[in-house]
Amino acid sequence: MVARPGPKRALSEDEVLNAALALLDADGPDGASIRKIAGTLGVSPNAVYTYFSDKSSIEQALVERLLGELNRDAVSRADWREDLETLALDLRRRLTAHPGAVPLLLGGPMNGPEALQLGERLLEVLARAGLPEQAAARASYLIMIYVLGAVALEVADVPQAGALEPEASRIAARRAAMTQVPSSMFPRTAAAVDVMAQWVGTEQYVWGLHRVLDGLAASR
Amino acid sequence: MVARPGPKRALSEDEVLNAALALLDADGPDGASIRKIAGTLGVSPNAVYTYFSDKSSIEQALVERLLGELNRDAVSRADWREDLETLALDLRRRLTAHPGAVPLLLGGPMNGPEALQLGERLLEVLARAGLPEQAAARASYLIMIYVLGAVALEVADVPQAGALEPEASRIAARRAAMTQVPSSMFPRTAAAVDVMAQWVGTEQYVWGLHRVLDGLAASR
DNA sequence: ATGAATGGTGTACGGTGTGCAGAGATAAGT
DNA sequence: ACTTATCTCTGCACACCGTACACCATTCAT
Repeated sequence: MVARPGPKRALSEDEVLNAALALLDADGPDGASIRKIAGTLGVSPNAVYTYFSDKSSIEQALVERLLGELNRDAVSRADWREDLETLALDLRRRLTAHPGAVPLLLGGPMNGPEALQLGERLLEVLARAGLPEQAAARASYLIMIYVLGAVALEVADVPQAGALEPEASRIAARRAAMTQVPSSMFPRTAAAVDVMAQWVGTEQYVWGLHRVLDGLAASR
Repeated sequence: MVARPGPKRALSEDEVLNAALALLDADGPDGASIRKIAGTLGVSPNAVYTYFSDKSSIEQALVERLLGELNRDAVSRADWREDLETLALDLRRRLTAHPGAVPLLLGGPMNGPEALQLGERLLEVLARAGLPEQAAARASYLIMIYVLGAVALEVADVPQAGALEPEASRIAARRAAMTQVPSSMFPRTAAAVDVMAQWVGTEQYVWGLHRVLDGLAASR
């Protein structure tokens, strides 16, 4: 860290990211504008460009930070399925805590250091599961697709901005909405309303993950 | 259709959607602005509001239309796994043909008539596969998660707007980028670069789908 | 002390969605 | 045929957005 000329910085990259995340949580996916970030930090909009070159780099950094927090708790037990389930549940919990940030994850390639670290962890667990290298590489992508896809659909199911309501409330709202589907046009859907209302629940999430892991285990 | 007072409409909802889709294809996810749509239709921006109440309803209608085209091709009643594979490949082909429209699918709940129709079709095939009602309802969601998640990640992997390059080019670009990964920090990733470059390919897509279907078949 | 590099501000440009007022066209009611 | 209600489309305006540019104040190396 070499001292540079110029005034001391009044803020830090982290403070910018904190403000951005808080705004995403409060106002939804489009809530973290440069101007609002600057406003909550008590600074002029262009001051933000001192810390990040443009808005997309703020979003990338935010994604990396969220993945970094995940990577910091690396719990490795014996059973590979248990490990993957823990990891998947952890990722879902952290992402649904910030629904406004989820679109950022799917807005660009997963090629940052923390994303790579997450991939590396997956490969490690899958190798321990006995999958050969090629199958492990493919399996890790399948798992990422499942986790990110499930979270994306879960978040997309809620129209309004702000924090997600408790699971039970969201399921109840889904059930109420789905009872309106006409059984004459969609008989199977109408008959399965109770199950489909629970699509956004933890139980369905784990069930789907288990089906994926079953499919992977069978391919060994 | 009762005749109403007022001048004849110069356009139709469909023309608006055509213009929007063309702009999404040309300029990426944010390319379909109200002003650009109006511009390509040779009309003032606010004229668009005659056909759709706001921008989000244009996006919803566009999603519905894409799903509607998919639903118009009925699945051949063969083996259920074959049917699902055909459906999944069809959906992927249609969505990757319009990468700019993919974020719209994940931007709101899948509750339109065509989305329900797609769900109904999935339930039908899964019932034919021998899954009881509850399992079929859960399985249909798992399949949607897989298909939409895979397409979302595939599209997100390409940074620039416009049509997707051929699969081989995208894989080659991924391989070139991934060979930069330091094997000291990410040994397993670096060792699996060749496989991971092909994550965005049809073969991986089918492989993942087969793992999902294997997991579903085992749960019967 | 001076020059160079940096942080932050203010202004400005082109873009966005969309609310509002009004002009012209059309059909229904008389 | 005339009025009236209703609809389409335009033009203007507002409040935002990301960010490029010029400028000043601060700080360090020399």
